[in-house]
Amino acid sequence: MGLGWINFAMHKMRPKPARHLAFFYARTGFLHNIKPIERQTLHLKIVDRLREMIEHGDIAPGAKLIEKDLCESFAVSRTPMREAIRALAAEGLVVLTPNRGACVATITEVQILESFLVIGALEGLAGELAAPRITEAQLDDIRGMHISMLERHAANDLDGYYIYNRQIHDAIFEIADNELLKEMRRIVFNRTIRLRFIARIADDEWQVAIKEHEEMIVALEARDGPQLGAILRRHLESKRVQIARWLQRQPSA
Amino acid sequence: MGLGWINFAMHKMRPKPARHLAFFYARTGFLHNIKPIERQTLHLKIVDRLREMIEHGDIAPGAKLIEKDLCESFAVSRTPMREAIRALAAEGLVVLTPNRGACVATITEVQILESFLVIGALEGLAGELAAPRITEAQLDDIRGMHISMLERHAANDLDGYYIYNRQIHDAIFEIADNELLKEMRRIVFNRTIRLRFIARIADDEWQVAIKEHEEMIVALEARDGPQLGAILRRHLESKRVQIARWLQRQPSA
DNA sequence: TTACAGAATAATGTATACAAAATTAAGCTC
DNA sequence: GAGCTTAATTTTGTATACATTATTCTGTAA
Repeated sequence: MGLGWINFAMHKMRPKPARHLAFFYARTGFLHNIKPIERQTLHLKIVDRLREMIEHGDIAPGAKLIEKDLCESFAVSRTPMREAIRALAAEGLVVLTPNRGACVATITEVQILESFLVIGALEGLAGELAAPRITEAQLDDIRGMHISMLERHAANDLDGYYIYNRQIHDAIFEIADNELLKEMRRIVFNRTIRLRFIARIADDEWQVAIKEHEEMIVALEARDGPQLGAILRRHLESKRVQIARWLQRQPSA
Repeated sequence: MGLGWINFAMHKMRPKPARHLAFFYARTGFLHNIKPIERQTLHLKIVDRLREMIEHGDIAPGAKLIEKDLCESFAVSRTPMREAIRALAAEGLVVLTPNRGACVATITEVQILESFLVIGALEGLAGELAAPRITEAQLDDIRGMHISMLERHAANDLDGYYIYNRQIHDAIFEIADNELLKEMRRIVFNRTIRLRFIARIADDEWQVAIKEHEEMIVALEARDGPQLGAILRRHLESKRVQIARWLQRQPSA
């Protein structure tokens, strides 16, 4: 689709596994425990299922998507399967190479850090737009999520913390009320989603994140758009640096 | 989806023409003067051709894309044509409705204004990244484009002005050196590209734009990222307001 | 004429068959 | 065994036929 755009890499050979991350290359093969798919608009359902599997890691990054194998797994013909794969390519989850088929997209360290820069810009805009238009009710909701998030932090429950953290950011985008902005964020998120399953935050970084969230609440209460935008940009920059450090700590291939 | 995403609108009926713009609804029909397309990876070539035609307005916004008609026009079968249409849907140029086919995407006033907000955020980030890393040679290039742009302004040549204007912004994105950022911009641009063919800037707005471009050069020379980012955000906000005024002036349907 | 029901038509969705390209395997030379 | 050429296989790309869903047309009744 590009992201926009259909992502046809023109590399001569099969895409290599990503350099810095321990992702591996594999053939699809027959996938077991696949529920059968109903008739009509199959491709839509296939897209959903494949996306879920890719995001969840059931199909490894870099794995080649053999149409025939996938068709047998899902018990559908190649026509809807091809359409589904191309739709995923448009989302950036899959990379197509003409006459050489599709691979699950891999992500490099550079791409991850690029993503956080872009997300920062998008979140900053969301903050600018959201702060002036937030209602008291919406503010109360966010305060509630914030308190729940603090509880999860106190309980040292990182996964629970992430859930409420995500809810707060989602809420800000909702309040910003810009469909395109939400869509752009979704696209960028898709690229880094697998990372969220594995990257762990360090304790001191966690403290910083909490502090930035406190500031966000203040800016929202003040309906200060530029301020909230600035905080969010800084917040995402912190995350980016965190991720960069985390990546450095990884043994990696 | 989404841009990313495949844009399956779940509306019950045919998409209606956009409310505020005088776009019309039409059936595709046989298109004349279509050059034949070579074998293999047809869908890639079809995508390019269709995109060009849509962006150029040869196929009207809101027009239904009848697979059969298009296949006859391009002398290909439905398989590659369907893949091409779906690829365009992923780009957001086309809207799919399950079992009811594809229409060229229409754009509403709201969507246009949303787009400029997002472009502003992206350009702002590009400026922040580009300023600290620009080389003297790159700066000279931009100065050259800037001078050419001023000449076109002096000659009252708006189209020429837009070309150099676009070149300068493109150059900043190139220097920013963030592939995802460029891709995001491309996606958003796709949504508003048809507008560029018709919207005309007013004289006083033109003066403001020139002044902002002067400031951009200064910030680049100072390698001041935050400053350039701020200028670009303001610059795009000016454009957004311009477009909003231009839209208000339109009779519209 | 309008409103509705059902048939006829046309469009999209899917499966299969064939063509072209890429990959793999085999055979050959050195 | 390494390196190359060429045949066999696999995989992707395209065309066509059939199935399902929408739409349009037609006829009837009020």
